[in-house]
Amino acid sequence: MGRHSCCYKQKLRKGLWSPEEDEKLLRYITQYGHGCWSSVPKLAGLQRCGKSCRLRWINYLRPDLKRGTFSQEEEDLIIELHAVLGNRWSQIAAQLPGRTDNEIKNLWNSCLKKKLRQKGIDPATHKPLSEVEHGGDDKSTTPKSHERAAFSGSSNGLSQTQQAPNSENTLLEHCSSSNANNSSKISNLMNSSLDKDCFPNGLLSSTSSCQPSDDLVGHFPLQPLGNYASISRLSEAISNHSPWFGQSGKSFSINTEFGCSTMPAILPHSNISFHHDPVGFRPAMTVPNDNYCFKPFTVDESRYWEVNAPTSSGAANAELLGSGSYFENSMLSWGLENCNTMGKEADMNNPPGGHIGDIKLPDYFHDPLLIGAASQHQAPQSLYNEIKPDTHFDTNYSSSAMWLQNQQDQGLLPSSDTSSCPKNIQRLTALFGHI
DNA sequence: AACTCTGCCAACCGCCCCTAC
DNA sequence: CGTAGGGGCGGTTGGCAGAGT
Repeated sequence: MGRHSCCYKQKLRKGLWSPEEDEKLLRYITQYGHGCWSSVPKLAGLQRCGKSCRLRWINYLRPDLKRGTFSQEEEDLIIELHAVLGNRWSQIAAQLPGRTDNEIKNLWNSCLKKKLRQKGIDPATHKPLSEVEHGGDDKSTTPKSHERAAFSGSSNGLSQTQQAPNSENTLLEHCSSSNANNSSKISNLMNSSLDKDCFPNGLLSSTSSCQPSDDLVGHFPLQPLGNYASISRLSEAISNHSPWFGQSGKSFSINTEFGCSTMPAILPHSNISFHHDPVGFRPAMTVPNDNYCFKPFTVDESRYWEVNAPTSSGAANAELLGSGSYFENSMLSWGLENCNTMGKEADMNNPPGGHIGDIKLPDYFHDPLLIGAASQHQAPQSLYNEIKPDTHFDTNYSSSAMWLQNQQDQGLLPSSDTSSCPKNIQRLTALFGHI
């Protein structure tokens, strides 16, 4: 495999994007969706390759992006997720709406690694540095390519087996008070996939077919006790053989091979709220069986848990049920189903929906961008302004309004059916309003 | 003021998977 | 079944900005 064909072409611009290029791309995608990325630059009038356009959109122009520094809660969540997922930035990013994998990757490499080291924790293994130093070879958190392939989600939603980042005696999560909310957030995300509201009842059937793998022993992250109430719920669901679903709506099974019944014993229930979540897959983990030994230790006044994996049978298996851009996997996709539907002779000055000016209340209800803005007490336009301070977009081409138009045109959203509003509002609020 | 150093981040590169043909 | 193209991911790098000397 070499470079993409588009990259061989000469005369393609590289490097930083100019405001004019940004505007072209933004206008095009808000009007027509990206469709086939390789055709985007041509249709949008850009001297860029499709990959570059895609990257620019995902990392910078997408209107749902949060700008600005990461909150402490976000940082804690990233650390926790990294302990679970390793360097699977896209999957970590999927749990942080508005953040990109690139952003998170950069944060990790520039800040979080340092912070962990200062706390005496090895960022690669999430184990105490002293233990790592004495423990000999330190395996990278980065999976080999085939492991990544096995781990990363596929668009058809089939369950995949995780090669968790750490080798043996995996450090579990630290129990600092600051991450309590994050833990329940992770749990909420996991639980949200179990929310019946997300799935047609008819699809709730029992499946159980995963094969255990001895290669996957001992890679089980344990969140602070008490914050994992939802995991106990997860385990109940597992015990009940509840299927999980990929974005395609196909069910896939959680590995029920192991002693899931032990979970409630170590993870007490508590009352937490569960958000509706249209994204049908989330990281899911099965739990270790009785052969696991949990050992607490303390670093820098934070309590950690270490799990000692059994050597052979009863492997703990963590499954990751999918990956991909949070945005693209959700009902909020910007992409067109079929790039052929795009107007090849796009008239950038005459959007199909005509002039879109003031945003009406129904638009507000349907538009995640606006809801997100409202939740942050921002005027919708301010979000738009945050896309790039030095870029001045034509406000007649409000991306949110265009997005709405686009989604309605594609039948992905109801037109103005107010009866469906509450549910959409609930879901969209869960996505954008409870961050 | 000029230079160097350092950190951050946007973008690129190379690889892999999936799918259509 | 093999191949080519597209999409996506993680690693790496180049350039910019700010701090320090």
